[in-house]
Amino acid sequence: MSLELTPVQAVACCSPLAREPLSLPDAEGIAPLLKALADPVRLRLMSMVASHEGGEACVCDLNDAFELSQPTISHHLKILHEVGLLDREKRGVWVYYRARTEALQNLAALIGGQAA
Amino acid sequence: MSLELTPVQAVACCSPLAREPLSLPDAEGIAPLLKALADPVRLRLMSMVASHEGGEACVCDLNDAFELSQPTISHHLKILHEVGLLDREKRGVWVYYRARTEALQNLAALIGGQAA
DNA sequence: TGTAAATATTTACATATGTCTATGTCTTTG
DNA sequence: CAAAGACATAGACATATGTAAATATTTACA
Repeated sequence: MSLELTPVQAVACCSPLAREPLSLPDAEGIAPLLKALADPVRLRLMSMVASHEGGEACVCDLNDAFELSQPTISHHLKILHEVGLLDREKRGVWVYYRARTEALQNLAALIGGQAA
Repeated sequence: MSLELTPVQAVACCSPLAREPLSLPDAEGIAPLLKALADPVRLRLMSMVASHEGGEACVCDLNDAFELSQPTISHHLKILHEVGLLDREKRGVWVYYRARTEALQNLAALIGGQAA
């Protein structure tokens, strides 16, 4: 167990952007989460997993949805997993990723939350 | 008038991530917005402007809040302005940036919106 | 008009990022 | 146990990014 918070945990700690100035440590904790989402391929991957039935999808399905190499998709999934936006579970030969929707909601609350 | 949508306009066009898979064009339109926010300095700048009274702030105040060079802050403000997250207005010698809160809310709705 | 102040632009550079090819690991099954 | 399939990791490379120094632009005012 690390004492460091994952970006997903960090995002729950702050009041909305428009409410009070974000501190440097908070900003440094949250930026990686946004960075993970700030790529067209990862945005689509996240959306595909989150909108898939059960909120999870197999890598085998995701690979076929892009004209990118399998290692590239694996790389992007790893980034989303590392910041805590996707959970990972291996079942037999296949790997399933599951969207952490509460993380998305925390992030949304931070970005769009009312000022007061 | 350009036929291209700014990222801020693009974000209003899509249903939430968890509702249906984001198309490639939509993802390419939205990613720049997230990219603009996905930096600790720009996150803080955005938060400082948005939480400032009147939703706007003078560059002179923002410069002092960071231990970064003036051109660097100017560069970050430009990025936030270009994607449409900040409006820019010059008054005399000073330049004021204003947060487009409806853009932040659209983005939040896209990220955290309910699946159905 | 000329000088100072506020902000932007240009240029340069070290580091980060997205992608691919090649290879490794793990699981199933013949 | 060997071979095949699913996914991850390592290494390499071109491009993008964050930053600063130097310079330009714009505005106010003496």
